[in-house]
Amino acid sequence: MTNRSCVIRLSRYKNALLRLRTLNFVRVFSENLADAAGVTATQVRKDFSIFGITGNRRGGYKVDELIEQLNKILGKDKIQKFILVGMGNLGKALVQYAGFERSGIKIVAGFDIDANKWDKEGPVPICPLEELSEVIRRHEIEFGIITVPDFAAQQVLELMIPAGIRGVLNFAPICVKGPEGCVVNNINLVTELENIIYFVNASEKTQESQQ
Amino acid sequence: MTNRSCVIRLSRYKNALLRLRTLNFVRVFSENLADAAGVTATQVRKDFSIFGITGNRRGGYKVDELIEQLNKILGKDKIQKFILVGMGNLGKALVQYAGFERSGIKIVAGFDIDANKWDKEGPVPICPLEELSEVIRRHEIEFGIITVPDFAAQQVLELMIPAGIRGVLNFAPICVKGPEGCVVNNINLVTELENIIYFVNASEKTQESQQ
DNA sequence: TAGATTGTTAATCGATTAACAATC
DNA sequence: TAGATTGTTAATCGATTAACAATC
Repeated sequence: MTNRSCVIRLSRYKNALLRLRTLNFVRVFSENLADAAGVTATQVRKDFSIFGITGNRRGGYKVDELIEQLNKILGKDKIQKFILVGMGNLGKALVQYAGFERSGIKIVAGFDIDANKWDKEGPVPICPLEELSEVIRRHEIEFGIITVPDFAAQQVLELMIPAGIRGVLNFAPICVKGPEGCVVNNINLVTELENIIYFVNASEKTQESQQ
Repeated sequence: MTNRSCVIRLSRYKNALLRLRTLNFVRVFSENLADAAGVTATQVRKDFSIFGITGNRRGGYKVDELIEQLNKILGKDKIQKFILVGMGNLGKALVQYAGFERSGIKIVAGFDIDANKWDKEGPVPICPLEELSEVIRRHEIEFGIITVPDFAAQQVLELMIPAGIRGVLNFAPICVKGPEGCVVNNINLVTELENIIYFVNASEKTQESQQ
């Protein structure tokens, strides 16, 4: 099956392969990718088998071919266009994040209700929220990022969907819900830190009880 | 069992409860929390049972008591101190992110190798990387955030660990590895977007094949 | 009491891992 | 050929869900 974890692993394999290519690796074994992605070699081969990716028994996988196949699966055979709503600290950082452009991800425009944030001259134009729908339609954009405060997040999602957005990454600290057929992933930064705090505390307790 | 997903859900329940409390809710049913967190009522009760949280048959759970218990489990009964390394766009945004302070998470200091980033006068002092170890020890900090470029991430982790850091959230696009007993979670922003792109494309294909 | 909700056990489901035949 | 690695099947493991008794 192709669940979220499996697809996340494919991205990791691809990232590792890009690095190996810069080191002039021509072939790679499942064991190598497993080390780089922090999983087992069996897991790597199983993942590949799900997507019909094959290598050479005894000879591993050719780095170039593997990158090409993973890029195809992950939609990296073309530039993927995003819009972003909410030009707070996080929104500004993401719009400027060089890693996106480098990976074939282009944030076409940012949006905010606050006129002080508008700026059509910069490398990424920041527009009034009223123009959201028009920009999405004009550029035929399917993907969005939400970095507004919690109370505004669901409303923003409901502006995006009818304009044509089909996939959203939401950073507002609330689980927003899209209609059937719309993909929404939520990243809550506080939750991520709480998760780390929990497991550190849990391991402390385990160590104490072992003493 | 207490896996990552389970603890993430606890945070979501807590977030939903904080909202319900501002609406003056006194009691809440597993069904309500399920709706807010996007899971089933059985899942909610199962999660609570794992942590020994009990309610009243017929009467649900008392909001105040539930928040208190979840806060205890998630380590929110005290201020949790973090340091952050890498004052690029993302690092700056996180240091300024108001949601952390609001949730009892305090970033005590930021660090960078670039002298242009140093600033000891701001609300969060930004210090030279050389001072990392000393600051961690002086404030007895256990948690860190990494927002440096990929090539520097593993090195930064290895500076943090001997100074006393036991849990790390890494945003560099590489899976960094800590020693046994050190908790490391990786968030790769590009990977998160690739994941959304994949599932939108996958659902497009499903729809086409159904036509 | 009757009805509704919890708490828990057992069943199901799905993902990971182990084992190993195929084959380069 | 012998040895190493893939690709796949079957077994295991763990998480989610369903069912339902307990009880407020």
